[in-house]
Amino acid sequence: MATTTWLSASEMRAWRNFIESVSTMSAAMESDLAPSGLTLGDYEVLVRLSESENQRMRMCDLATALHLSPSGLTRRLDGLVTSELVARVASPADRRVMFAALTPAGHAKLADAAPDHVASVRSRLFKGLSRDQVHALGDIFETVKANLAACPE
Amino acid sequence: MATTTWLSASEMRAWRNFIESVSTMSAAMESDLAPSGLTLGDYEVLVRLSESENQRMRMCDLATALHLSPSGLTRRLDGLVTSELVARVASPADRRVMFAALTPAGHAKLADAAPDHVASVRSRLFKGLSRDQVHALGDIFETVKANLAACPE
DNA sequence: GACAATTACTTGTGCGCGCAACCTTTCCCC
DNA sequence: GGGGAAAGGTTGCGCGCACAAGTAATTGTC
Repeated sequence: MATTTWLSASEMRAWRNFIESVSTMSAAMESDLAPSGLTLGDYEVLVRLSESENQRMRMCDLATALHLSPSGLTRRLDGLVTSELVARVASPADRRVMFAALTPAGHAKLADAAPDHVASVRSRLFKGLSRDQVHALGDIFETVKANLAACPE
Repeated sequence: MATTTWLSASEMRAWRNFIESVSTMSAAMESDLAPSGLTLGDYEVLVRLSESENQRMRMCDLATALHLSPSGLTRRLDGLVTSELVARVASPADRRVMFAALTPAGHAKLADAAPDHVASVRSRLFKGLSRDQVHALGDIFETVKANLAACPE
């Protein structure tokens, strides 16, 4: 292997600020959301379901969307089902598949929690950023996302 | 409560790309690092210690630096100690405190893993970004970090 | 039409982490 | 200097997650 290309000063600064921000931010948002009785993961489930046709998704599609393993999703749903925010519905067409379906209570819980969560995102991420910076952020992570999707996995 | 201020289209795009990128990126970096036998958390411990005076830190300072609970750090160190990459050293000055000290093997392991990890950061985050974008990224997360530090926590 | 291969999901197991409880040592203050 | 408060670490416990193995249903192939 040839000599290593270390990070430039500008890259190092970006990397450090980024890493530090991400870990702090996720913890802050988690606790911002806590009063609603939801975890960030639960919230994401409800959001995905609410955006889906008939407010339901197949387990495996949901797992992929959430970057969760099948077993992880099963356990996560266990909690949401006992809270009655989500119901398991067997598919009539394919008896292997289970749908996760948003219940009315789940919809209500999401509607209740969403404004606070949006406020949380605003205050934890966007606060203090200019319009241009928000736009740049979108561009940067569009590139990053595409790059990650393209790379050897 | 007044009406909720939802995210603008630009904010929504930035938020979605950001969230998606972060989760994918951390998984990718974790597996990039796996061949070295280290986890990202282990790596961070070694980095912190290597940057510290005498290659050692007090447990509580290290826990704070890594955003880890005291118990979490204790367990994490357990692994590194049995791998002999880090040693626990009692402080002569204050018998409550334990130092986590980088061993020569730990230093060697870090030197071995660092180039690959730097390459990973380059390829997962910076690849495809212009010089200006890297700079903007540093600015943005400097603001975010400061904002997070200032907020009610 | 029957038997492999695949797909969908659940359960067993282990790991990493946080919280609460605990012990020891040090600090503070009267 | 003696007693309460605080600080530093470790252990018990539970939760969330991934991996591997298991079950059930569907698809493909001869």
